[in-house]
Amino acid sequence: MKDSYHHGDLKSTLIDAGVKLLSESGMEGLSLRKLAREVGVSHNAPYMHFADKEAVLAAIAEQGFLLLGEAIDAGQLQLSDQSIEARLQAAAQSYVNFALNHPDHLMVMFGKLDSAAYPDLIETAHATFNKLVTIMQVGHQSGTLVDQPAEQLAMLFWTNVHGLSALLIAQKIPEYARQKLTNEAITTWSIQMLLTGILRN
Amino acid sequence: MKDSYHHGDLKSTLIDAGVKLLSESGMEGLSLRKLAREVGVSHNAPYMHFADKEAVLAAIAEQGFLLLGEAIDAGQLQLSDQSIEARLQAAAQSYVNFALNHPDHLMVMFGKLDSAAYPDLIETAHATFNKLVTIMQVGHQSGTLVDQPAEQLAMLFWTNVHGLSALLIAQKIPEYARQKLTNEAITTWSIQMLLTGILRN
DNA sequence: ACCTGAACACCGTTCAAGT
DNA sequence: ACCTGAACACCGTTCAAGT
Repeated sequence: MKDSYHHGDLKSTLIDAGVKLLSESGMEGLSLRKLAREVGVSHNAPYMHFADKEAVLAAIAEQGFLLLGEAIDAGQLQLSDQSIEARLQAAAQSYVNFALNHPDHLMVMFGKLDSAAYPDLIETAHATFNKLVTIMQVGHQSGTLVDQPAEQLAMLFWTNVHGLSALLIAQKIPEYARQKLTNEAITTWSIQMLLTGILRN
Repeated sequence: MKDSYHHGDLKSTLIDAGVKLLSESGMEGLSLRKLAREVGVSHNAPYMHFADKEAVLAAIAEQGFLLLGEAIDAGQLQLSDQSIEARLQAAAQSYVNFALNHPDHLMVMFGKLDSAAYPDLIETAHATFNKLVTIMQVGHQSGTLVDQPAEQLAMLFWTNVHGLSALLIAQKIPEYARQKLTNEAITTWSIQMLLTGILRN
């Protein structure tokens, strides 16, 4: 706050402030001018480091994928057992938990960004995705998973937990469908169904 | 355009214009003032019919759930066979198809709306959800589905197709995970996995 | 190189006024 | 009741100017 001139790392300071603003005031509360004000800098100092607002959002999104990846890793470290079921259940809880704690951040991460224009964002998102692929590969090695490409299984898992997160955030799940289940219980049940299938066998 | 004064149904005219603007210019292109201009009315005539911009978005979202419901119904009418597999595959294709054709509309539908403030929106969304519940109930009657509440199975299906749609729209699925599969093939494969599970049996 | 202030075209919303 | 125009406080972005 003191030397607003030349304070070294305005770029990452702006990103951090953006993440903070996002969790406080939500998506619509995030403006470039407010961001600059927050950091104590003129309203177009950000343009020294970002082409436009979308570029700032892309950087914030990238930060989100990093945090999500860390959350998944943290969950994998405290497993009760090493089975694929336990791994996937832990990863699912990490994902949904992150989503519910940072709904607006998730929105930016999956918003309409010209992703081709932000290679760093793509790379980080893929790195996070790869954590899921790795889990599926472990499942393959132990012979517990169906014989399908690990990448596709990871994608399937991702679509599941992401869709669940989106519906929980948007509160689009009718109460009569929730049956008093907690978010955690719904997540556990969903993964269980994904593992065993919904067809009677 | 002639008698801009008293043209009868400004409310639904605005909603239709909003849906059109959404598919043409995307989310950021949708402003109340532009909407009014498009319809040929003063920039705050919309306030005669809507409390604020969010209320307009809620109405547009509701229209989206109606269209999505119709798309699902249409898909169910041209089934090759009546099995639960065929029904769910058709519903999934309808959903993903709608999502890819109206990505910004879907975003509004699942955006952050104070859903409690828009009971009509909730009701319409639930009505669309109920179409999925009905399909699951049919599955239960034919004894082909696992013994779990139809509402929860519908929710599981919904999270699947919605998550898949979101990831396809955001282009967050790495090419190496797609394996040259078309969107339709990915959808078919995902539902197949959901039906049979990903655990080796 | 890094930052600022003035300026431009837009926005959502409010309000007094018109028919 | 329905619509309008002026006004306010905010945006994102550009540009000439300052250090």
